[in-house]
Amino acid sequence: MIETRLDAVKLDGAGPVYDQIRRAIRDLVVSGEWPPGTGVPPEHALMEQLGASRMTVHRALVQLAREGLIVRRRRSGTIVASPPASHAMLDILSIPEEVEQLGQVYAYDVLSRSDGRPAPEVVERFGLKRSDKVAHLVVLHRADGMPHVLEERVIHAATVPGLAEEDFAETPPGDWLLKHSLWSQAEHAISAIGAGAEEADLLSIAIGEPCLLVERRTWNQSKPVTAVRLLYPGSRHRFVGRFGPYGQV
Amino acid sequence: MIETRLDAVKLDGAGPVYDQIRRAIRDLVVSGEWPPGTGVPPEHALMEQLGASRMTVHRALVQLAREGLIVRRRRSGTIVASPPASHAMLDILSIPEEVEQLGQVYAYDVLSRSDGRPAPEVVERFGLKRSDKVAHLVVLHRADGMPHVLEERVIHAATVPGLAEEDFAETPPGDWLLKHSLWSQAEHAISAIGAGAEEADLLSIAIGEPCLLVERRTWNQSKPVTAVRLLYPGSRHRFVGRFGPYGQV
DNA sequence: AAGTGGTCTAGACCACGTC
DNA sequence: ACGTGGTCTAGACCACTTT
Repeated sequence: MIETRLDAVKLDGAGPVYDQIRRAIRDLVVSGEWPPGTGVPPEHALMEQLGASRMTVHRALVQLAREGLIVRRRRSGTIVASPPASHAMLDILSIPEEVEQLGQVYAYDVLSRSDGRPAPEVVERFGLKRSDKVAHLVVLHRADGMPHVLEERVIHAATVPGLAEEDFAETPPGDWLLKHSLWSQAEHAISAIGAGAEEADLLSIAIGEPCLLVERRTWNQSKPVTAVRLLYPGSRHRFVGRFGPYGQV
Repeated sequence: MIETRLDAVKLDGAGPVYDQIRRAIRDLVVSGEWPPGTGVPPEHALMEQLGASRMTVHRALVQLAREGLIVRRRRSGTIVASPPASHAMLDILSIPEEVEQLGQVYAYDVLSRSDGRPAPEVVERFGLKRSDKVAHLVVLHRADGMPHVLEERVIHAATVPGLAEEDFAETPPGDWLLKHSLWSQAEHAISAIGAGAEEADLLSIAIGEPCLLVERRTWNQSKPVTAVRLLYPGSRHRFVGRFGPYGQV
């Protein structure tokens, strides 16, 4: 267990005390100052440090646990949670896991990679600036040897340290990024398009066959991290979600 | 304000008291026994009725408010909330509202309707039982006169009272259902398919053109309410969502 | 002015899991 | 056995809104 730094929790005097405590700890977590696994001080320690009652401290911690930022267990205490691997229907999900959950064997090939200033059509397709320095990758993911999804991705070198040294031989870029970068915001779009000639060839489908296109862009503190286009052959994929009128079921 | 029925709140002795209170009131709301606008008894009344402390009652009510089932205001008290009209990315949404939010003029045509035992291909397409009695509808929604989305829907007569008397001349079936039925669970699926001959004709697109297919089924207390297939021409539609690592932004 | 919810305290006992 | 979180109480004061 990573050691705790009790004095890092500082209140700002704005609003209810329980919310000050919640925001103080939340900020330590999302800023990365308390990485996953860090021990959050026990309630009695926070009580004394902050001069609040245990119920008030407890209320803040319960809310953080409900939000998924911390994990609480009796006796062993409270630690900072690992970021959730999945999120509702359209997620920052791991394609290897997605394939393995289908009971199929996962494999992938990095079809191309180029680093530096992106080509004009890449700039347009991902909404980049011409001056952005990125790695541009095309990756084909396979399930039981069959093409599963075609991934085209740019990764911003300025926000992802270690990018130049990584060759993605062991881990596909999406999964590598989960471990080597932080993100604070993401945007998804989903649409239907027909496969182009090159895409159809790589996916072993007919030109013009309907595909689901999932586009995802992520940022960390408003700095772009990565943008990806995932092309799923439509005949073989559905995204399913279940919920009730007041939230996810 | 609809009168309150304090004695309707009954605890079951299972689990924490605050959760018993929460579930008791939740059940009164989702069952329709306390319809939207009903006054929830004030905390002090629930305290006395249930023999719990105010903090415990408060905790239950705060959680219900956070879940959106009730609305609390000082002085004027707590009332049962109206069900949320929209839900996250893939919603029980109103197509008229969707079109009007795009700044376009909405119109629709009921292209066909048939009531009673559904045809075999309808049974299969919607996963019905052969004995289900349903209304089967095909509706074309237009934006600024242009085909916007093609809707094919079945509505279960057994769970939707008043269905036979409604001709959907004033309100499209999706919006009518929002006011005339309850639902407790829904399932969405999204996929890409090519337009068939008939669909292409109705949507004024080419046969085989990629479309987003949104399929939605809803139930109320495990009884089916409706199932719908919405076919959006892919070139003109994207579904977009934004969120952060710990939830919706 | 009065009724409602919002917050907070200082304690208590219990449940659970690790030591 | 012990340390942690989970629950609960009986009270207090405050903030807001309607009357």
